[in-house]
Amino acid sequence: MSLGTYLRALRESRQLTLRAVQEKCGISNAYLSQLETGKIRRPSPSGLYKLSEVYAVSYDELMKRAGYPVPATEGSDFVAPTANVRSRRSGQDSPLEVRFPDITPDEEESLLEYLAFLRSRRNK
Amino acid sequence: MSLGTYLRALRESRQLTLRAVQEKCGISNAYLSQLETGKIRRPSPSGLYKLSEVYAVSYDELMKRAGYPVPATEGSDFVAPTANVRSRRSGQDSPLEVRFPDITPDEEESLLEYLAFLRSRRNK
DNA sequence: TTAGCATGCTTGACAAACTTAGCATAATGA
DNA sequence: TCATTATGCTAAGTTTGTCAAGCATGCTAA
Repeated sequence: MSLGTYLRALRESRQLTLRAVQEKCGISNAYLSQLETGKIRRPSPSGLYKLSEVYAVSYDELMKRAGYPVPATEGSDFVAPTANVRSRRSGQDSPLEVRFPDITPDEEESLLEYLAFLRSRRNK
Repeated sequence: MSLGTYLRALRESRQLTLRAVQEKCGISNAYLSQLETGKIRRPSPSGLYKLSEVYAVSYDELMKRAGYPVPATEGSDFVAPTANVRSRRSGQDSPLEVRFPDITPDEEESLLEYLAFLRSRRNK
């Protein structure tokens, strides 16, 4: 799956418009469109980082899909589980608030329920 | 220490000429010179990766010195922009790490989609 | 001195990232 | 119907990474 397709899937899953994303990260909607339609070959790491924040996905993943070398997974098909990365206690992990921003207690409850549901189905 | 100064120090410590480095990695000596004299603001990650191989230093280090975000590494001095970081809720809420422990990237993706779904229903 | 070569640097050109402005279409409301 | 707004996309322009060619200086040998 290409970077463009991936970015579009992310944006649609969040139900955001190009201009909404532009508001969040300052990247012009015109350029976002070009990114999603595959017209940009080497987007800047800074831009990819901003998008990784907006969509709450890993920066590594976007860099990898953009075709850039990523040190942690260099030349390997091993995909580092980001959950483990995040659960490391050392260093400055990006806070979970970025990944699950502004959830209400109700939403939290629903999400936990849904998580349990996901795991029950996956273990069949 | 800037990227340019660092690259020059690396090259001189290896006793290589600009053209020797060009031979090794395919980057033109003209461009290498501009890199070392600080005339290039956003060199491509691919180029930095090649240089990290030539000089046998870490790709992360070069990316960091180029001012690019580097995926959560130990001792990274990159500071994430705070625009999207929510202010921590007051009170006795348990930390989010406890409430959403050990989620995989797939689960995270599913949960975020479900969150979008929840909110779209609520706003109707 | 002069010739020749090595080295760092500059110049000019090109391609591509990125922006601003605006178009085309669809949906919504008066 | 007509106006307005929202959305994705394109066109044109600016900036800048990157390269090929060549310049300036210094060194060594004849």
